[in-house]
Amino acid sequence: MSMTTLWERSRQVAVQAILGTAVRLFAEQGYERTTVAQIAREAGISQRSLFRYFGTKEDLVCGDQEALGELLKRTVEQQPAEMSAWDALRAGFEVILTANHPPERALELSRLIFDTPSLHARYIEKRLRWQAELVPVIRARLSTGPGRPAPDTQARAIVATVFACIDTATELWAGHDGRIDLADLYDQCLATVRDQG
Amino acid sequence: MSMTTLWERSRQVAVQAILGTAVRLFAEQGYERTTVAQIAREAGISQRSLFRYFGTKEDLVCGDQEALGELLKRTVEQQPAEMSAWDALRAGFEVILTANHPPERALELSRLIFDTPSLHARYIEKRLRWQAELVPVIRARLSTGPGRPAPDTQARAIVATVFACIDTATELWAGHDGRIDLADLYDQCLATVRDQG
DNA sequence: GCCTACGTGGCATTAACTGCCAGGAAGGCA
DNA sequence: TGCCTTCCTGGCAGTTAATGCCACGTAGGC
Repeated sequence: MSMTTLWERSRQVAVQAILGTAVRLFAEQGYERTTVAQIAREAGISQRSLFRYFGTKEDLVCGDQEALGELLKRTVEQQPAEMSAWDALRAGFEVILTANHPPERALELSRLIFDTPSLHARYIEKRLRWQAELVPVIRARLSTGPGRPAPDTQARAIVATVFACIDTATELWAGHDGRIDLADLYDQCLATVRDQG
Repeated sequence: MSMTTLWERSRQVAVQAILGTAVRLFAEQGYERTTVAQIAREAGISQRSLFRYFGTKEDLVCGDQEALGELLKRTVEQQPAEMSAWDALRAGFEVILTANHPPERALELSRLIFDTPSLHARYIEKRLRWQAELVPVIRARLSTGPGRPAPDTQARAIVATVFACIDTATELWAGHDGRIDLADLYDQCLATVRDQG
């Protein structure tokens, strides 16, 4: 193994240790009342190094969203070409669900995000970046025709709506303490929106 | 006139002066590169007072969203009872459009918001609060029936989708420098989402 | 045993905020 | 007119997140 791999490994260990400390402290005393200095102290590293691992305090909670965004985009791209935009996005959502944290951890994180305005904002910001990256992917799956809006408009509207439903479903799911299946909630949201009447 | 009114009046003058200075500086040199100290200096007040008028730097850009949220809620409530949830929300959106800033100012603000990730996120977060307030209003307009999702789920999904379309339309509108009608864009977004196929 | 690359900690600094306190202007009242 | 209350304002110090800089240590290649 090259030294790069060794460094990578110890880096992963450090990341997980910091993450565990941070989430524990956030759960114990709340996000706002926990300082970065405290996390660094209890994790046994300097504050300066903590900011090298996680660029911001908010990344301690929603940092691994980046990887999920990449996964989502790749999954949607790889769906069969004849699949509709809606179904391709639905398949991507499904993959993210299974690739996510263990459910009880995900529940804790979701509650933290929805209850903390600054975290919620940061989470939305990351989500917006996924949306922008998905628009060109979705544009390729649109049924064109006269009298339809511009493809860019269609793609943006569809992606934005899907994320709105994901967000709504996640919030409901967290509010019900995870007792209702998240995928079911998503399907209910989308059915409500797409059904006429 | 009581003294409260006098104070209210001079307060409004101060607010408008600060706002003008801030927006000008943001447009000239960007949001991130403009410090609160500079805005206060050019507006002729202390930094401390600026933070009393606007709780945060972000409120300088999307602070008056609060008032619009109230207006939106009242408008939707006052629509005739037989009007569908979608149409009632559409009517509310229409009213906000006419009550908004002069179009050129609104365009400038929209560009600033959509070009600055942190602002965009904060803007959406404020909007999420409107959403929460609209959900009970919308729930009263749902066509109930067996095999349908819970009313709360339906209402949340509809409201979230409408806001997603408003957001998408506004972004497209700002991207086209306001040359395309915002209401038309909104209708196109919603038609794309609601049409089957 | 050097040399380079890279991770780390300490230090100083910036920028957004917040708490505290002193002072000043507006209006009520004797 | 003079006093008192009320509210707004500015200055000052302090906290917290975040960044740049530099010096130190360590792991691997020659």
